[in-house]
Amino acid sequence: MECHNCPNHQCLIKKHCRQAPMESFLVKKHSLQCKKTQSFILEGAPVHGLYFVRAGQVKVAKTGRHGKEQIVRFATGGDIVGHRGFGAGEFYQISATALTNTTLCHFSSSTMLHMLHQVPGLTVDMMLFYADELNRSESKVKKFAQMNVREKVIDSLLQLHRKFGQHRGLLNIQLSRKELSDLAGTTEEQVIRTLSTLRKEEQIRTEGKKIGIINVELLNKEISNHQAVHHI
DNA sequence: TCATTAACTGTCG
DNA sequence: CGACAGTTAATGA
Repeated sequence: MECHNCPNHQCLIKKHCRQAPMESFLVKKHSLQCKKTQSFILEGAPVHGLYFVRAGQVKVAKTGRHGKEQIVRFATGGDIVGHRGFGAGEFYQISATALTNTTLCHFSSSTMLHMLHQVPGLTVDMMLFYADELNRSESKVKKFAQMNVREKVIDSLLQLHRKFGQHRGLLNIQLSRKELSDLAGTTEEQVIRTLSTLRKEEQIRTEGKKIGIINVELLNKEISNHQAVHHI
């Protein structure tokens, strides 16, 4: 899999692949296929490098001490997975699982470090990426503190809509109710009940696992309204 | 056809 | 709101 004809133009490796020093590193890239539900990073496992998603959908999750899973973020074409591990810690703090059949590009930690030493543009872009990730997780903490279950579910649906979009009125991602609760930070039953109410209110529609948001602006409005109320 | 999994509902603390 | 139990529907070996 050559970087030069990769469709993911926002991928940081692709963006800098024309730099002279990159040639020697790109040959060390490994491509691998992951089938749906397959995990390629296990929480607590020794760090073995950095992944870039070439095609497919990936969920990044973390398990709490009570066995509760929390979905941290999603990754699709061009996104980075496993970036918290290399250099600093010895073990991954997260797990990464393919939600669809997925093609991954892998670099070992040492290759990444050599790359960062020799390609300043890549280093800067990586740093900006880390800063953005930090911002996201900080605002995530704030949300969790003040939102009730209904708001968490709605917020999660809107997040999926922003990241994956909708085709024919249905979200372009399939999650089980359990996974949706892992994302929203609640239980499967609460998600099921909230989805049922939203369906009766004709805010969403469901076709088995598939969920469609009928009026994005309306749900957005409800979130901001409720958040304002909670601030007072 | 039977067994397993997922979606859903009722109820209780 | 979370947890448990129980029902129903879909899936597939």
